[in-house]
Amino acid sequence: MPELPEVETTRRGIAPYITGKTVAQVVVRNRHLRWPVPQRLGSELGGQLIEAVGRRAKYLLLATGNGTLLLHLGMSGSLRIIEAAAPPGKHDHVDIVFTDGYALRLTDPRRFGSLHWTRRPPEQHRLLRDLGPEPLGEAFSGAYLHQLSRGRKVAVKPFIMNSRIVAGIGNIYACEALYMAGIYPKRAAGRISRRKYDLLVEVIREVLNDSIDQGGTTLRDFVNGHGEPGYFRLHLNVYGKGGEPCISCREPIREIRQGQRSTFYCPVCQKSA
DNA sequence: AGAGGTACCTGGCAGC
DNA sequence: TGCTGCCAGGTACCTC
Repeated sequence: MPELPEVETTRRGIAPYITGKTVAQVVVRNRHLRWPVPQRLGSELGGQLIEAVGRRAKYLLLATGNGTLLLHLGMSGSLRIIEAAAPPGKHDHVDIVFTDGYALRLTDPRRFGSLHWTRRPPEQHRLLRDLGPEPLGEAFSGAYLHQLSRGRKVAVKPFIMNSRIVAGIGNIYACEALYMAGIYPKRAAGRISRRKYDLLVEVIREVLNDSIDQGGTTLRDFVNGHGEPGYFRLHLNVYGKGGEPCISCREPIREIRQGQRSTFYCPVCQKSA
């Protein structure tokens, strides 16, 4: 479920409730997430004060004086602040319980999420080490994409979804950004102009920021809320709209497969290079 | 090196 | 109603 805006919304939602709090204990009900939850997590995190809640790509980083917890929500994960005594549901796999009686609860039906502990600077962790720049950061630009793509035959959509190129562009936002930039998703990354990459970077930032802004309206759902926290009705132009008329030209939106993922695009509006 | 496929897991839905 | 098959917003890791 979570793409980058949802992860950022989650970060903003939980940060005020856990920053400066002390961990009393870690309750692991199911260790079998994407990777086994480390055995030492409880002893490493217990007694520690949460100094900051950061984010790198779609990883949330809970920094303490002893080390950093890397937390990924996978496809179906969500976090919520609950009273520690609240009875757990079937997919509530981990609680980080604080001394104030509240807990950060990880719910993840598909268990593609993960928890890692590192004592070193988190950017040195093998999961973060080789990631490309943040899409909302200054290092990400049209010039950067243009330079990295020269000579590459891979289609532009999987290119911008490659986390070594740029971190955290998921399937929905890749489809939407390519539509907004008027780029055919199957065009070779190496055959797209500098001008088009400038535009693509601009619309990627726009669509991510709009989505994060909308997420802000649902932040209250992170505390003892009902339903899914922090997710929101994003205005989508093409994603999930196969067969529906393009809002610009009325041509039916097409759905194809690229690398086992659905791609939606308008065959009329997305032609340029 | 780059490109593409596979694996992890559950739930929801369409179709029969 | 119940079964089967397919799909899902991620991404590390494998092979070619």
